[in-house]
Amino acid sequence: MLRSHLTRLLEQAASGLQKDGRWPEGALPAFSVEISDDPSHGHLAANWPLVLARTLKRPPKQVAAELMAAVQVDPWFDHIEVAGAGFLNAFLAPQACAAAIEAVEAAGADYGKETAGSGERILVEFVSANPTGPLNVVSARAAAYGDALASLLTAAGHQVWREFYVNDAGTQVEALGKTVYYWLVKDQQAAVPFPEDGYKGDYVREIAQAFLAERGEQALFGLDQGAAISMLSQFAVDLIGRWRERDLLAYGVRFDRYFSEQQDLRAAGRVEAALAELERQGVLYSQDGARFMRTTAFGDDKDRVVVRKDNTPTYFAADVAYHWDKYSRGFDRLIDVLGPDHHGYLGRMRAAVAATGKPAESFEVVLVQWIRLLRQGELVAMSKREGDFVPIADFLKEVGVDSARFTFLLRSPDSPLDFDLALAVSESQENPVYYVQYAHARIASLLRQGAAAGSGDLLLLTEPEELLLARRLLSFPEELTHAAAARAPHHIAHYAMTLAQEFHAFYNRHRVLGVPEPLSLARRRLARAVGSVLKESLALLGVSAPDRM
RNA sequence: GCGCCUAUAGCUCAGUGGAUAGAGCACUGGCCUCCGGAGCCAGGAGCGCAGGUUCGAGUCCUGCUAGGCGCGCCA
Repeated sequence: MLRSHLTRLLEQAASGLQKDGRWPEGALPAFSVEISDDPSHGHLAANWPLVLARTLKRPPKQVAAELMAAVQVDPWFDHIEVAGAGFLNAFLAPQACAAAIEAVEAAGADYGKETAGSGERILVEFVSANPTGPLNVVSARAAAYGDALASLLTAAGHQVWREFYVNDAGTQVEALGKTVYYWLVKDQQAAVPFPEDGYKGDYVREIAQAFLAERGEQALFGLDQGAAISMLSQFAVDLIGRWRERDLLAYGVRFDRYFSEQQDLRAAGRVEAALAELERQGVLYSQDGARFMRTTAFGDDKDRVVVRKDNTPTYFAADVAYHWDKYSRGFDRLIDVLGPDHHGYLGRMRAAVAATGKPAESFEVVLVQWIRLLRQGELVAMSKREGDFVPIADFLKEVGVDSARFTFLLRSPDSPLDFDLALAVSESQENPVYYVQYAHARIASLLRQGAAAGSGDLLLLTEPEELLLARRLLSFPEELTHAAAARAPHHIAHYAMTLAQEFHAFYNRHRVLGVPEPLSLARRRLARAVGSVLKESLALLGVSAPDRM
């Protein structure tokens, strides 16, 4: 909205020069408009003369002068000057401030958003941790990221579906069932040794106790060990699923669907169907008694087993079926948010997508790096199997939802993150999220005082700090679009920090109340607009914007 | 050995090929008889190493070093 405004203005000038025959016809190279960080460089800086110099075979400064001579007067800009090696620095006028406030007032909480339905149908799969224990704090980062990404994509006009894939089939779940069985029969004649691949966390005993409470000991009567374990596995998975849903809701994450590998894929015959389709395509072959998919034909670095020697389908086979199922539900684009341990898995998944004939770009994977959890500088082990991990519920109790989400979303998903629990708790009052929330609360407090009568005169907003706020507000729509396209919610977190900072600076230097009414009203409208965009930004991140703190 | 991610201030991290590289925390010094001091202003200190592309490189390319993760008929 803001940068494109300047882009258009300059392009019109260039097009005029081309029409007059002073510049050659044809497409001109693209250029960038940036928000200046040095006030002496204006509010915006364009580098077109630098880029054009080569095309036009003239020095950048001369190109700039020619361009400037042709540029039309625009109410948003006080003036535009040539600076440095050939930058164009644009300085905003009060008109722009008025335009910013009116734009935010007109759109409200939808400011900068695309209208729903104009984009793609996108399925975002995230968290999707094995259902063998309570959600680990490690999942908290992925949950915050996936949820915020989904919100961002919605704001960018896409139809977004949040999905959690429950891997409730396979050996890990069986190992969990065995462990529950161990606890149930521990003190009986039928006692078995602790399973070799068993889960050591205390929560497994809780599951055993819950089973006794809900089903009673008699539920196991007459079952052989295998059947009992199978029943216990199912019980455990269901219970853990309920724990997780509860924890995620407390964290502000609501999935549109928990997709069960066992029920929605295997029992529904989707895995066999997918395998049959692969057979039909002739991409399977037998070797060493197993059935392989020729994923190397689609760029993978080796072929992958889809049906084991014992005739059971692999996790990969189920995942092929799962992704095909997603496409069959009409989604244009699939985004998988995975942990970094899955990157070795990408090649075969891309192959699976290629086998559907879907365009390769329609399947995206975001690898969210681990957080390394420390406690007073000591690394906290994170093994679910060893039972040594921090459940998300405990973590949130210590750190708080807003603080946790904001901390995670301030970082790029690519960046490994060290998170010191002791530090996080002791400094929770110093968390950057409070800086942003404080700005919002401050604005709310301002607006509670002194009822506004009339609309004031927005053109009275001429102070440097007011123009900086106008610039920031006007750049929000582009910020949002960019963050969505880059799959980068952390840009929004940084934007909110910057907007809050610029508001605090304004507030400290200028009075909103107690100045002549037309100016006071105008400043209140500016403050309200800032508060509105702060709240919208925080909402995209799943963070609250309190009126009082 | 191969692949992916990472390396920026004392710490945790931003930085769509642009000008003098930023923020929070920590540290130092200032700032409301008045709208919320959870704030503002000022200060010190940094792009792992070596080449290359470019008018211009923290950003792109190559090599190296260090850390994380992966390379299973586990999921």
